[in-house]
Amino acid sequence: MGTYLLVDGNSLTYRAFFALPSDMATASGQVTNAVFGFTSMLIYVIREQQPDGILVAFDRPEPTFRHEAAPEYKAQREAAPDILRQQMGLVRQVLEALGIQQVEAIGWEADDLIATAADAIVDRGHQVIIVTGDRDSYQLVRDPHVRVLYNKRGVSDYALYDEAGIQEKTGVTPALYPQYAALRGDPSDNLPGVPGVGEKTAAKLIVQYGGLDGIFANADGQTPKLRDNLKEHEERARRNLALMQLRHDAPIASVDLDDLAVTPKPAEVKRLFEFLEFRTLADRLADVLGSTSGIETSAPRDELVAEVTTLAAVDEVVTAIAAQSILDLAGVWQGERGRSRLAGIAFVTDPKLSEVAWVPGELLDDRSVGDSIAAHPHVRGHDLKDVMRSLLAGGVDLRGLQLDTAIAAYLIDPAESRYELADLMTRFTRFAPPSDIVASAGKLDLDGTAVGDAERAGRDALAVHHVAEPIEASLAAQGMADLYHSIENPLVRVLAKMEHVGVGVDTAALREINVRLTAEVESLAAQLREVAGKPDLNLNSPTQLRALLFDEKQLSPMGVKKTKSGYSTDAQTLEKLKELWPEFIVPLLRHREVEKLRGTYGEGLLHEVAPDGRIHATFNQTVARTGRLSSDKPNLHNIPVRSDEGRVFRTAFVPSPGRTLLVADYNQIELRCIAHLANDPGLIEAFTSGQDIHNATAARVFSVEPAAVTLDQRSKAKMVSYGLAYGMEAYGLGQRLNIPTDEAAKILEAYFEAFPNVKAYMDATVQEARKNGYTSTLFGRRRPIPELLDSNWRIRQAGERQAMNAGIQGLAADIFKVALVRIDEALEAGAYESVLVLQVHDEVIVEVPEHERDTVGPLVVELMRHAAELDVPLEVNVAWGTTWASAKS
DNA sequence: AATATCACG
DNA sequence: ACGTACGTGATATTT
Repeated sequence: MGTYLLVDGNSLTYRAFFALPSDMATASGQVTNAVFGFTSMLIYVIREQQPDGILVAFDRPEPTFRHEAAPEYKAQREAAPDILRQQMGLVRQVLEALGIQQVEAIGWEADDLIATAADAIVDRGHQVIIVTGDRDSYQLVRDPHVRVLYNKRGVSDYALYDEAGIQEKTGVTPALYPQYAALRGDPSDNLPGVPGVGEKTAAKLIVQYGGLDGIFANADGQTPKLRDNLKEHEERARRNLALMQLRHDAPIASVDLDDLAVTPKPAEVKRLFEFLEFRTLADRLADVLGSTSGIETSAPRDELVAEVTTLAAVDEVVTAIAAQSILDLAGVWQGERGRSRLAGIAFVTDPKLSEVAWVPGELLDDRSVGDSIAAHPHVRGHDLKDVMRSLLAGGVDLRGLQLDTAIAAYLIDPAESRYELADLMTRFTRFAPPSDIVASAGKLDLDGTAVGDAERAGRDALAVHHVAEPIEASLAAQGMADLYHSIENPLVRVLAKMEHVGVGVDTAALREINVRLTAEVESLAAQLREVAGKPDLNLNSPTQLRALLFDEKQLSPMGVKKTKSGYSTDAQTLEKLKELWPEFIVPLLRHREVEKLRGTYGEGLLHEVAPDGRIHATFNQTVARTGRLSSDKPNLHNIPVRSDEGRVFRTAFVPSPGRTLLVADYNQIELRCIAHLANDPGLIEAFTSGQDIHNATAARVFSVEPAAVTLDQRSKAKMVSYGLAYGMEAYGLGQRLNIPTDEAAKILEAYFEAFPNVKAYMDATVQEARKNGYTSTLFGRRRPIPELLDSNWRIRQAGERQAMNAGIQGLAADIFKVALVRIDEALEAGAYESVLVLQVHDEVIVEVPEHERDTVGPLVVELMRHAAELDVPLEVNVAWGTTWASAKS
């Protein structure tokens, strides 16, 4: 007796798709989660069941006309997203390559084909195992020949049911299952049953009366509620039964069992699995099918070992660098990455032989060595901004960057949390990631063996060499080559220079602010402990504050929002509670504010001032998922400005002697991006005519003359405009405007009526993201949004807001990056002494010597205004000052 | 390591 | 009936 697997191809592919993240993709951007999951399931069941043959059945719906409404039944599956449907074809290709039979018939579902095939196989005395994630097949179970291997969840969680198993699971025998399901309905199939009848009641009734006929004949004997429900929904239940009952007469050719044997085509498998980048699956498959199958195990990954030649003389280095048409290089640091001296660099001299040259740090100080690095026109590396910055400290300006593999990897998927060279090796090459997991401070393996700087740098340089081409191909395949080469790549050096130059800090002023704030914090703290009667109260502890306010003082928590651990004590909440205990809460709010300023900015900034009296923050190019930059150590993107109190910190940011700070920022760039992207005539007109945008918006939203707009209306319109880019809803708007939700809803409605294209754009953006699995900016920057397909409604909603925001924030970021690159380029081309020192998302700060004021000011403004040509003008505000705070136009 | 809070665009 | 605005980073506290 043989064992044959009958597989429901649609059901398993569907399960696989939702079990795995949809940002799983090949280098060229093809999403593979469903086909990966399906293949993985297939291999798993082959290994577990060792079948003599397999048949995979697929649904093939009757072609329908577009205007015909899709039937309610299985409506969810009809709405399968594009990125799932795309993969159906790949699933078929996998089966084809594996030599596994497929079957389908127009107008028939996989279930019916399976039912029919199962009969044929059992007739010949063999046993059948049906593999599916659909419960419909339960009815086919028949001891001892037919069982169901039911996919419970994920790709490897199954239950094998025989008759007893079905009985135990559902409470009814397989033969009665369709009647049971008809009564109860099937939520996963969108099939409503009889209201009030769940699993328990359905099973009880079926067992008691033997089927629907018996049940409806005896409906009068039930409790009144149940009786009414049964009578009212009898027709529905009977209709359900017709849908549930599988047909055993599907038009499939007589099954030849020999044809069901798995006969893989090794060359096809190899090609397809390589295309899909199924490396581990290939190995598992070879394992399961055995060596006779001819499936190649993926070759073991090679260890990348560098053959290092240490260059000890200046001449050698210069000659060797000049000899490379492409300089693939990597550096190692003496201490903290990017913030210390380079211990040395390695570059590839012969990739075929894994030969590299090692240049010890001392030689990097040599003028001619520096010059030869600086002059090389074609440099590739990983995360080279750090190397550039380190070289700049020695007066070496590396200008020839052509590829930074970390940034390329970021463009390919900006949602990753890390972009390590080792990960890229696994993904893009046949080489193994380094086996040594190096402790961050020391340079030791896990087993304590030392890894030499030269070997490590050499191996990294080789890795760069091997990763470079495939990663460039991947960029090109996803249409991001241009974005990379014209924006991100030149930006690396611009940022390296900004970090190197840093920003001047008046430490004396900073200390003075700090002293003042410290005094106030201490006095407030003493006062608060006194009022609370608690000498040990820690005012920074939300736990202690919560206990004090809500437990001890019993302040009414009505309308107070909650965090995971209880009532919130944030400023918004305290504001609401203020009246209940003003003598404590008012100074507490003040304490919060001052403590934040002192701790984060007073203390924090002083801590980051380098020996040269300047702050050299890091500008990260591979962190923000929207394409923005981020800043850390310290974060210079959140220096206070909104309150007068906080703004004083900006007085401590100063230019070098004899220079002035030029501060230029885009005016409402995100709103302008929305106007352009949505192509909304009203919004475009408002911007083009140069009116006060919030005033113009308010006039349209509230249907009044621009001159008649009240301040209140203007501020409401402003809030809507800002919220827009984030996908804000009525509730959120109401909260922020402190008005009822329905009133906020009216305002939103009026907004979308006044600017209809904006609404259309938002909807279209979400739809496109759902279809593609990612959003794209005008410049081609992608952002995958797997949340859009999450089973959790809340997460899907969040995904929609992210999708709406990504195109807007992303476009603004793209434009700003172009501006940065062009400003730097122009300052260099004009041999100006002016230098970029800071950027804050839509604002640049340039140190300008007095004699360049009149040229550099207009230059920067012009470059920013024309960084992109949108359907609305880009406006730039300019200000000058001897401190960041005093820069006012 | 996770949570709560708050600074910025 | 849900839960409710996107994107960051620093700090202190708590687990």
